[in-house]
Amino acid sequence: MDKATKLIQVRKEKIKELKENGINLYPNDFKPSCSIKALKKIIEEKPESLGEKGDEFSIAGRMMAINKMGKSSFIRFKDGSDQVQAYLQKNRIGDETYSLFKKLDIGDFIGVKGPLFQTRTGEWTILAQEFRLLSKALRPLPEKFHGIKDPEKRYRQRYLDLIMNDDTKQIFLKRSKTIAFMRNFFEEKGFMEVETPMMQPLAGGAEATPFKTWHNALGMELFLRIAPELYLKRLVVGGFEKIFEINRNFRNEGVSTRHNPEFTMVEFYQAYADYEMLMDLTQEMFESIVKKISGSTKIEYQGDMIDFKNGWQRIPMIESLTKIGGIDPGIINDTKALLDFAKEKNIQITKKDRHGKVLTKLFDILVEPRLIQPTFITGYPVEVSPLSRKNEINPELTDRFELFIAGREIANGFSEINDPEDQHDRFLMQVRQRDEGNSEAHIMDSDYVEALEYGMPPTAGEGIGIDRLVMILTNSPSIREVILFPHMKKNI
RNA sequence: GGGCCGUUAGCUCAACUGGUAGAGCAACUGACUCUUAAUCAGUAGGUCCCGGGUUCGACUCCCUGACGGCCCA
Repeated sequence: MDKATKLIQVRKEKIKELKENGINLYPNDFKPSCSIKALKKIIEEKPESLGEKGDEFSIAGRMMAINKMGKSSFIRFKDGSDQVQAYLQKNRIGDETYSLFKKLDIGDFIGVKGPLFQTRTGEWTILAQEFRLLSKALRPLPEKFHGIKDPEKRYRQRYLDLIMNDDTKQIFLKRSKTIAFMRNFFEEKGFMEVETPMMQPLAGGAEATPFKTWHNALGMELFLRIAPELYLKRLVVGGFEKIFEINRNFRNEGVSTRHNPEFTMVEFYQAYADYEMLMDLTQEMFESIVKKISGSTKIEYQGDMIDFKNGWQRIPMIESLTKIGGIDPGIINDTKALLDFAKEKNIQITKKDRHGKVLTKLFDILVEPRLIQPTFITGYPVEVSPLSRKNEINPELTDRFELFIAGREIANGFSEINDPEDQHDRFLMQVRQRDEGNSEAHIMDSDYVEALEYGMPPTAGEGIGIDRLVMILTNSPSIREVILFPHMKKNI
């Protein structure tokens, strides 16, 4: 089971020896005077205060490299902010401390105290007057130059990936910042953050298979949510007019470079708004986030230069099918002709799919991958939009949009149905689809319809996939690169 | 679910057509008070992913399985 036993055994023996010499391997009384990043800032801004007789600093971190040269040594170590070098001299830190140091390993946490000096090559280095062991590592770190590459190991033991690969660390820093900026944006626009159930008696609000679980005390089956939508709109009924929730959704489906069974979305709702206002809001938000993350409105993603500058294209879905998808405008309303067209193009569509579903499937294959620059597609068919308000002029379509970037769906928003009868009928349409074999079709949620019967203001709402957004912001080809612990099969 | 690829020392990777499994880093011993992937001398380290088969002989060929990656549905 433990493959590293021999190397670990050697370290255990060293540990025993250190303990016998009365060394505390895990003390907690060393307090750094500042982070390495802060130290670097001082080096940059006030080098005149430094030097062998200048200010002293207490710095802590994990040893990443050791160069022993007999009676003196250089060590490179890092904390959560940056890395720095220290110089240890036997006659400066004392014989006892120096021989303690010689027993230590790469990976151990240490603390040094002393002034700074410049080496021959000009590198500012801590001249250790004091040296402490702060925490002993039992296992060896991966190799210093190549680090850790095996994706399986990187995902399963993400801590090693984070120690060894700075790129990985940067991705998760950007992810954290993206979410912070987003939260900030909503707060500034007067939205309130809420939390709604992750465990639901009915999993609604999206077309997906849920995970099931069981509540012992209540003796009931519960589902992990596939979307927070129906609860958030209950809150709009309750009078919270601008709300958002950033949280996980769970969908019981396969994993791929774009799918993880649990993923993070922000959903937000605004009373007295319509879907067009949300498109404006989305552009504004994305542009400001991208500027803060990358310093410009442009970001390179997998070879494409994507520009988030305001003024994104808004294309009705039908128009996108004829103009981008290459479908003859003459057959766009003819389901049978479309099915023939699909067959010709080797696109699999079930015969019993209704017209709207056929259009959507053609869109997914012919248009979606070609939408590289941020693009809103509007006017989705009623059949595939059971929670979206019907368009006033063409009731076959809904006041809905999806946002596509780099050939993938990033967001989905619409003016909400607030007519309880309409909503009831739409649920019935879904139930029929379920009976026809679509196991992912929505379920009738009478409790939600009842909420609408008390009256919901005209409202628009939207969901944005955070993982996919972060993929684009960090130029990550796989969703696993932006999720700290992506799901893996059990090993061993 | 299907196709292709991968799994060898702690890590990164070699090993030709089937003939005793190798390097660098890490580790260990020794030398060295300005190193920068430090250097020099030496030592040790393997369930070649698991299980079967073919063969005088398998890391290598064949089959089954596990895990992972990419692509497709």
